[in-house]
Amino acid sequence: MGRPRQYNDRVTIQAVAERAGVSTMTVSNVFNRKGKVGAPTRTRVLAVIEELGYVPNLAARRLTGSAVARVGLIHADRDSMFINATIAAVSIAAAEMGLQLLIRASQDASPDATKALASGLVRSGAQALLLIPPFAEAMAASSATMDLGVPVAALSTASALADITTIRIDNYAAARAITNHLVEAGRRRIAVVAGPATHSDSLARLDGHRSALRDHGLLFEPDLCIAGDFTFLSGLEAAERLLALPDRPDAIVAANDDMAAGILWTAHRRGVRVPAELAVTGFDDTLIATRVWPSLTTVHQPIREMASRALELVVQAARDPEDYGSARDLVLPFSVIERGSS
Amino acid sequence: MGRPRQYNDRVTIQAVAERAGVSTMTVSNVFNRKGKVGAPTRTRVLAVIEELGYVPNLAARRLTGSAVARVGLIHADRDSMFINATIAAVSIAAAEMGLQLLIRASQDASPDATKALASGLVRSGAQALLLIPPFAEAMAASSATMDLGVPVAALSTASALADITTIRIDNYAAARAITNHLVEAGRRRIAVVAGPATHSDSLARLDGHRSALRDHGLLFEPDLCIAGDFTFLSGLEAAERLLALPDRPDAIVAANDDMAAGILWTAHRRGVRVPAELAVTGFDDTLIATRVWPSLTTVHQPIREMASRALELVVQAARDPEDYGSARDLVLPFSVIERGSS
DNA sequence: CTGAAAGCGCTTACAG
DNA sequence: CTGAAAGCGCTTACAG
Repeated sequence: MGRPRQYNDRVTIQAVAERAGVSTMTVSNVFNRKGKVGAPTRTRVLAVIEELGYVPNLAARRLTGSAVARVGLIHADRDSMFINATIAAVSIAAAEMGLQLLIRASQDASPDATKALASGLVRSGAQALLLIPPFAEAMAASSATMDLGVPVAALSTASALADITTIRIDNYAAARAITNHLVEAGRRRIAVVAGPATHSDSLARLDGHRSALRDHGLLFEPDLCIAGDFTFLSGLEAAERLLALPDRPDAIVAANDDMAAGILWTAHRRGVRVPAELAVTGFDDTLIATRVWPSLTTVHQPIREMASRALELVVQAARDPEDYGSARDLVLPFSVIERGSS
Repeated sequence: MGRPRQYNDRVTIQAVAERAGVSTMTVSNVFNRKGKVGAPTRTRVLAVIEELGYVPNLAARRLTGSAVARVGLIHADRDSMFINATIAAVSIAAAEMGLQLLIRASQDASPDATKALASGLVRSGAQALLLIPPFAEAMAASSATMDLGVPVAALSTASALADITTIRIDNYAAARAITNHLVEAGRRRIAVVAGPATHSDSLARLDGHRSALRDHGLLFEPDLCIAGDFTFLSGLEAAERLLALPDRPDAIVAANDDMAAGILWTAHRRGVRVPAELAVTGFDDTLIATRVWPSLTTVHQPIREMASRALELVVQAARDPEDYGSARDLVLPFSVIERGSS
């Protein structure tokens, strides 16, 4: 009675062993295909497993250390739609996989601080780590990934990193695509509000933008390039400067949705009609993209999929310690979502 | 060597017990707030837990049969900042607690459909259920909660419900407070954009608003009350009507942040200065509240805390089957956050 | 090829 | 108020 009823009904490895007339570890070996079991025994045990509907208890498996239970996540302690969306996606995926997530926020993305944070997470039992910019870059710079003793994966970086599995989109190509879209729609004076230089993804987007302009024979004018910090407010302010220019841009490409929302806001305030007089584009396709007016043309990042793929890869690597070094680089497809702002 | 190295460094209940000079079960009792531990011991153990960064191994807990593994969540299949924030908060809390979450979205909130959805979740192994409006109300109406055989909790309802543990703020009081704030700031023609009538929280907010007006001897004018549906667009449209009125309101109270954002947008478009000519308030304090301009005065709901408390309560109830019937009603404090829009 | 033993980290009765 | 003992279900060395 004290014990929840589902446990009473449960078929254990003991029950299988008794009925098959073998020991529990033989059942274990059969189940895990260790191949050290004789064919007749194997057949008999499999029959009993089938008969009894045996399903191994995951909690017991984890307790022996042969299944991964805990994953750590480090993210910037900043109010960003993208970070929020990523944390949510990772949490949902982790919850679905029954993984315990240890989440740490930090403002200090120096290599040393990042390494310390990661070690703490491992000490608290994290068997694998997930990072978001700028911590992925910092971890790679500290070149201490291997010392951690657990596999590390990073979401949304600009490129592959040493000893770290990366799951990302091609930021360069995405920025090119959205800039192309604007040029093809007839825009000629295209300004850009970039993200912070510490984020590799932010730099890749700027490069992609410049490359697209170049392809179309358009100049990249320094006056039309402002560095933001990924916040709504920085977008607001950048637009204030851009729209005060004597020769106003006819489009502004923002490096994320938060800043694009700020740009839209300034445009409204100054009576600049969007998209008639000014096109605005975002990046990430976060929730805010459909909560502004007009709704935002932006690059869709498959955040949910990136999160679950990252978790799968990192859990798989954790099960196979010999494999820590073989970092992978998974590049998922993005798409340009055209909405009212362009 | 066969065992992953991270296990060597791992902080276990043993390590905590040794360092604190107590037995492991005392640590266990402290951690689980059994209240059978003396204050000095308790303090000492807590300090060591903090110092070592101890996180209990969930697999071990589950193996003893004292931990719940699966919880189901039912929410409306609608794009809402509040729903998103709630799902994220529940997922994060679930992931931290190592709970496996089964999430179901539905458009049909009839009592029958809700009951069917809940049963399906239980059949899939959910040992407890979490609901959000309007499903909590629907479940209570079906009066089939007890048949489910698992404890049920609801977030953000207007009041307590039969057989369902509720975790909420006092929506009535919160709406009164924010309306009071506007009156005290000198506003006299206060309009309201309400939420859907199927949501009990929405109704409570409307009542609170009216009550505050009454207290101050202000009329509740039907012309100044528009029913929205909690979406950005409905806020946009409601404001269009309100601001076209010959005798324009000097404040608009919205029943959530999405609608308030829409109202701000319309005000901007029509050149109505906020807050000089028009004050606008939201409800929930979701991410959008700081991504509009001016930022939104709103009611802060402690969504993260509500989510983790709900999960704790429901998991606790699931551990104690005798206790299913004793639904609780947990009312957490809210706060009015004053920002630029009022 | 197969098994007896120990242990993973925690909690639950049960003693003192 | 605190602790010694047993056990949850499984796997991993280690023997035979």
